Amino acid sequence: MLDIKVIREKLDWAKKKLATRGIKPETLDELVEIDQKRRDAMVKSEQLKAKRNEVSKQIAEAKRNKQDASDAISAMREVGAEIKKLDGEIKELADKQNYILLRLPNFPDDSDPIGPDDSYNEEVRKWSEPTKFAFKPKAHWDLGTDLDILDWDRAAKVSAARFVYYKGAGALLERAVFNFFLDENMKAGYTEVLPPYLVNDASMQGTGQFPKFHEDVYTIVDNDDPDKPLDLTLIPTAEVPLVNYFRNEIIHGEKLPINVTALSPAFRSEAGSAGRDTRGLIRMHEFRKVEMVKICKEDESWKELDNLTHQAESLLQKLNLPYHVVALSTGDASFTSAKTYDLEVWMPAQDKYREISSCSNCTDFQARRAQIRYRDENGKLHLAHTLNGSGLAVGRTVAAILENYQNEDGTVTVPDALVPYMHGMTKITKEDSLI
RNA sequence: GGAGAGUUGGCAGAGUGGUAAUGCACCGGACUCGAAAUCCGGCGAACCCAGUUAUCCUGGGCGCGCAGGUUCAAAUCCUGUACUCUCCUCCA
Repeated sequence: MLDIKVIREKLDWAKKKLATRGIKPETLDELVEIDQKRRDAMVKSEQLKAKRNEVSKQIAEAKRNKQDASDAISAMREVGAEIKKLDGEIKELADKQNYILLRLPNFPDDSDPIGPDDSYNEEVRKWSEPTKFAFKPKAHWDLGTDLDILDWDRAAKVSAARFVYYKGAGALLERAVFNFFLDENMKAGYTEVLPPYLVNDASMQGTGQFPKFHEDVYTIVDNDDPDKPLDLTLIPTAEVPLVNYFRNEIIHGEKLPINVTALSPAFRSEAGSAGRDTRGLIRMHEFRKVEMVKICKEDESWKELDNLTHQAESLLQKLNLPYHVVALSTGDASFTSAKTYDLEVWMPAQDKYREISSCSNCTDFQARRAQIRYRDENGKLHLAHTLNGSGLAVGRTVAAILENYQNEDGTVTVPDALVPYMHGMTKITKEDSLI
């Protein structure tokens, strides 16, 4: 959530900033107008309340002295009614203000490329070169099916489209990848956490998924009354439970920065992406992801964004997967982010780079929604800054390994870094199906 | 699933309708060569608004898990709700 004071005091600047994210300037005009009305009403209400408090003291005094106070009481009855009316107006205005405020995205950083969509993203660096093959590389979904390590048909039967079974060496590979990621993140100073996978609405609002992105997630309903949603939603990312861990808390400044990492499934309805990436591991309703979250002081988040991005990059480097880093344009970056670097891994069969991690500095945007604060060495309170990044998306990593490490005979070489995690297996070959 | 108890500053803890005690902690001062102890004073519930203004200050409002209600007035009474603890029941 943005700071209404900033919008109020730097209205033209705010309009310009948010215009690059598709927000109409009139929306902000409406917002400050509501804010002005609300504050005007507050001044009136507070003056009356001051009067009421004063007279109430006199009434109490009179009662103690067993004197009659019926005149004062009846006068206050009117004041009370007026206060009630004003407070009703204030609440209405505050609700309106919040409705708008909760739907405004974070201010983009000055360094963000300006543009409405991903075609304005800018490559900031590239690591290694796209893998070359002397033969036509197979898509990972064909490799997976041919090796009998991925089963889409059974998953569609048992669940639905966009679900998958990993089997045998495939299941082992997935497990190797996330264990490798967790170990590497731990070595880099991140504390491992196993969070809950169902969270309440306040948490979803705290990290910015709600109210805007309701249709992208799966919410649990009461079985006895399916029209009634329970206050529980399947997490679309571990970012939600990791950041909300600190919701409504004041953190000791010495504890910052806090670095946490978690493996979790991520559940996404993928509403609106019908027809896109219908095959393969790229776009699933359920996938595993290792997430990294940082909570830091307000003047340290830009340095921490670099640390976070480099940690995610180091994972790809250790797996020897070619990738590049892209700075997202103002129109493509996520709702909560001031700046986002996407890591895109090379996918040979598609002949292009695909997102495998998204590292964002959310500045104080989530902290203001979730009221995450810290106390500095002088005892003063500040909103913390929050950052999140994938480290990394597990299914997409498996897809990238299958495609980049495939051999002409249809087998897949195991990346050196994963061999210990694969119990010494160096190559995935088709075997007689065990199930 | 059933019954009961609870939720008040950083911590402990009083307050059953008249506007949040007290203790510990913290800050300042005195005493002391210095420290501890002691004494004196202060701060502190979190934020919002106004005036003034970048951080200060002054005034006001709000504030006792959360949301409503009753009342001139609510930590206190009423309703709903979340969470914690105890017991019963069930269960991996």
